Amino acid sequence: MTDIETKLSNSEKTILTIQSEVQNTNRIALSVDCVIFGFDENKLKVLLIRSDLKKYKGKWSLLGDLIQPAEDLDKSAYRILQQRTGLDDIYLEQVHTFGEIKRHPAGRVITVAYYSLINVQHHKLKIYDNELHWHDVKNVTDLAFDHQEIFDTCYKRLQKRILEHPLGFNLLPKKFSLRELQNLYESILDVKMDRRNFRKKFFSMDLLTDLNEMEQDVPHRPGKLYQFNFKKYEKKKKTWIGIDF
Amino acid sequence: MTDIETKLSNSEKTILTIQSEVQNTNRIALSVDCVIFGFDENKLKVLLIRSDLKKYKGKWSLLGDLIQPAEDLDKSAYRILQQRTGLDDIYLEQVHTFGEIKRHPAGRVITVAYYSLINVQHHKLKIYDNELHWHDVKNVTDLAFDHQEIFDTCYKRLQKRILEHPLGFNLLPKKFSLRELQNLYESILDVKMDRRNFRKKFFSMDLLTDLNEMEQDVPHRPGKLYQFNFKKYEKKKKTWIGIDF
DNA sequence: AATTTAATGTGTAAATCTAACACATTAAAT
DNA sequence: ATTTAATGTGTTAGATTTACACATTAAATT
Repeated sequence: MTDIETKLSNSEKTILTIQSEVQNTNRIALSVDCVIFGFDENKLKVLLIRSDLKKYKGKWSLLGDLIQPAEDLDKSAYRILQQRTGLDDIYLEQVHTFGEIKRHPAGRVITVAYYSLINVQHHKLKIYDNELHWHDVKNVTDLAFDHQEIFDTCYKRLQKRILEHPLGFNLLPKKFSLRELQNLYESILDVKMDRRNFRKKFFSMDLLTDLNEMEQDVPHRPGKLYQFNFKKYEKKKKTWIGIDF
Repeated sequence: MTDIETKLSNSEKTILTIQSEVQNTNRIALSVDCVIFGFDENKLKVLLIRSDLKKYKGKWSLLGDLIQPAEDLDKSAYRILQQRTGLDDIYLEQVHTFGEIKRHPAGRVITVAYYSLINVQHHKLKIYDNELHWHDVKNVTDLAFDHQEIFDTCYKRLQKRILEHPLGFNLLPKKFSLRELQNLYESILDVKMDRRNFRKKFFSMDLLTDLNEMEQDVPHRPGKLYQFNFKKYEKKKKTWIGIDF
C-alpha cells in the first residue's frame, strides 16, 4: 500500500477504484450496497457509515463495496458484512438493483441492494470503524448518493416480508419474551398491535418453544422466555402455498 | 459491420462482445434477461429464443442483451423488448440479479432479470426472428445457461404479484369477459377457482367497467365484456396499506 | 320449429379469520 | 402491607373466505 493510499479513507479508495474501472474503459462497475438492520432499545436501527466524499460531506451512506471479478454476487454481500461488522451467519436478502446512469458521482456504477438482519445484542458487534453508527430508522433522511431511495426500498421490503415470514427472530436474542417480539413487530411496521391478539396469533403458528424460564432484572412482573423453533418452521415452509417468495 | 459479423448469429455476436468485455480485462459484464409472458389459447406462454451456442445447441433461452454504458438499467430492459418484439408500452418489473461466477460460459456476466407482460392478441406481435417461439410455461424445462432458474424465479414472482395487484390485465385484450379473466388467473396460478366466488371477488374490488357489450362468435351464450378501470386502481393504490411492493 | 348444448349469471349458509375489548395475577419497588 | 407496572388469559361481533345449485341465454343441432 502506498503512502498516499494509507491516507485515504475507504470511500476515497473506492472512488479511485471506480474511476480506474469506469472512466478509463467506458465500462460499467458493479457494487453491492447493504442495508443492515438491528434492533436495540426497542427501536429498529440501521447501520450507516459517514461519507467522506466532498460532494456528500457529512452525509451518511450505506455500507457497500465493488464486487470482485472472482466472487459470487451473494458472497460479495456476505464479505461486506463480515469485513464491516465482523459478523458471520447473518440473514441476508437481495432486494433490487439500481442502475440509473448518473447515480454515482465517480462514474457508471450499478449497485445490487441487499438488506440484512443482525442481532445487535447477541453478536456484540464490533464497530471497527468509528465512522459507523446505528441510526434509528425513523431519523434516516437525506443519505448520500441515491442511498435514501435504496434504504426506503429495502425498508419497505422488510415490512412486507415480515408479514409473510417469521424473519424477526434474526433481530432478537435467542431467548426473548413475547413483549420483545411484539415491540419488534411494532417498530418495524410502525403500528400498535393488540397484545392479546398478537400472542394468540403467534401461539397458533406454533413456532415458539417455551423455555420455562423467566425474564431477569425487569422492574415488573417478568415474562416467560421463548425461543424460535427453526425445525418446525422449515417443516411448514414446505407445505406452504408453494409460492414462497 | 464486418463480413464475419454479418454471418454470426445474435448470440454469437453477444458472446464475442462479452469475451472482449470480460476475458481481456478481468472485469464483469452486465446483462439484462427478460421473461416475456403472454396469454394465448387460454394458456400462459413465455417467449424464448433458440440458443445457437454450441454448448447449448438446440436449447431455448431467455431474451437478453448486454447493458450499454450510457443506458439506464430499466431502459435497457425496455430496449430489449422493443428490439425483439417491436412492442412499446409494456408492463415490466425487475425481479432479481443473478451473479454466480460460472453462470455464463463466455466469462463473468452478471444478469438482471425482469419479467414483462404483453398482450399477444392486441399488439399483433411481430416475431422478426423465426428463432423466437412462444412456449407453454408448463413445458418450459432445461433452458440454456441458468435460464431455467431465472425463469422459475420470475414465474414464481408473477404468481405472487398477481395475488397482490391486478396485473393480469396487461395480458388480456382491452375488452374481455369474466371467463377470460378467470382463465388467466387459473393458468398463471395453476389452480381451479370457483366461478361464483371469482366473479363476486372481482366485482367487489370495483375495478371493472361494464361495457354493455357481449362476446361475439362464441358457440354458446355470450358473456358480457368488461374493461379494466385504471383510474380507479390508481386511486386505490394510494390508500392501500402503504406497503406497496 | 323444437330440442339440445354449453356456457353465463346469480344467492345463501357455514366456516374461518380478524378485530375489539376487560380483568385477574404476579413480582418488584416503595 | 401497599403500590406499581407489567404479564396472562377468553369471548364476542364483524369480515372474509369457502362451498355449493339452479335458472337463463344464445347458438347449434335435429
